Amino acid sequence: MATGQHEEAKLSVGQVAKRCGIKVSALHFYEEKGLIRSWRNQGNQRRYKRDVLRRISVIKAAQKVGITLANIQEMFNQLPDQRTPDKDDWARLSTQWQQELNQRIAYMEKLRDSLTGCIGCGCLSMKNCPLYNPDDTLAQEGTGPVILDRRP
Amino acid sequence: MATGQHEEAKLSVGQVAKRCGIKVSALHFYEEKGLIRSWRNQGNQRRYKRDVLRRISVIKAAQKVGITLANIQEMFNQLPDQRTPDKDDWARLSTQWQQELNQRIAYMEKLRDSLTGCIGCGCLSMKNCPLYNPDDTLAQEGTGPVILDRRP
DNA sequence: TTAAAACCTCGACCTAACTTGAGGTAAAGT
DNA sequence: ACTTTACCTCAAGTTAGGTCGAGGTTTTAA
Repeated sequence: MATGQHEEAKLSVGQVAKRCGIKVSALHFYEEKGLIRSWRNQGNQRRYKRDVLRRISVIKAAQKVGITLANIQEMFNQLPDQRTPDKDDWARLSTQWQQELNQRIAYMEKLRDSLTGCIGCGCLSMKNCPLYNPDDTLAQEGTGPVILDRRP
Repeated sequence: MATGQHEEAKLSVGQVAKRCGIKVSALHFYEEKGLIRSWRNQGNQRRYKRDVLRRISVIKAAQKVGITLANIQEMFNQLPDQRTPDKDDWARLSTQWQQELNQRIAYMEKLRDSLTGCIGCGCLSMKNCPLYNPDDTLAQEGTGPVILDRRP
């Protein structure tokens, strides 16, 4: 809820909501959570810069693969707060997401393959079953910093 | 909550919970939701067959990639109710999951690649941006029956 | 210039997926 | 035999991720 005139902030809540296929209330909610930012016009109505569209796209895509808003926020925190993120900002972010996504992709491939490969174990040899893995192996697998999914 | 003596049902809630790394309350909850099944001993305590371990492994793995319990249940509904699932039952289930997982993997790869590839669009050409895709493209993509993720 | 549509805030409500706690029973160890 | 640990049911509480509605203001379109 920053005040002051930002020339680039021209999109209304309704416009953004419609273009992104979400409800206005979700925009309020994301703002409250610090995931997006808005400026106000003379009449106290929210106005967004275009980069909000990308942020929301990322939020939606990430949620679809089970990444929480808290994790998304952590990632977004690496974007500049005072200016609109540029090419390089998104590029840096992208690098980190790629690692996380690669891990998740690997996990899903394991799940997929395990469902087939595991057949025949009859749940009798749980030690050998790649699916039966009580603790999150992803946490141990990565060598680089794991940023997302830090749930206890 | 079936009654009667099933020779194979030998695991207690505590044992299952410990082996799976979840709480007893979660087992109660899954049972209530119809995701797992138990038998009772003389003293009304739950006893599980070993296949519950596989079910829980699948539940946990699926949840980790953002699949809801309702969806998992739909999938499990295709397993036999009256007998312990065998090789072929799990194989059939596996085939369906593979399609779903392949789609989700494809989606995540798209997200990953888009984060990089999209850089430079500056959120100005949203029509061309593969990330900016308000409606679930997965729904349209698949030719076969899509079972999971039927959220409106 | 006025009526409708869009926006504002704020508090209550909603679903999913569980957890916690109270009050009581069963099983296991010593 | 007894005491601790595990288990039972059922109701209520919790967190995430929003939605809904009331009561009031601003923008837009006729």
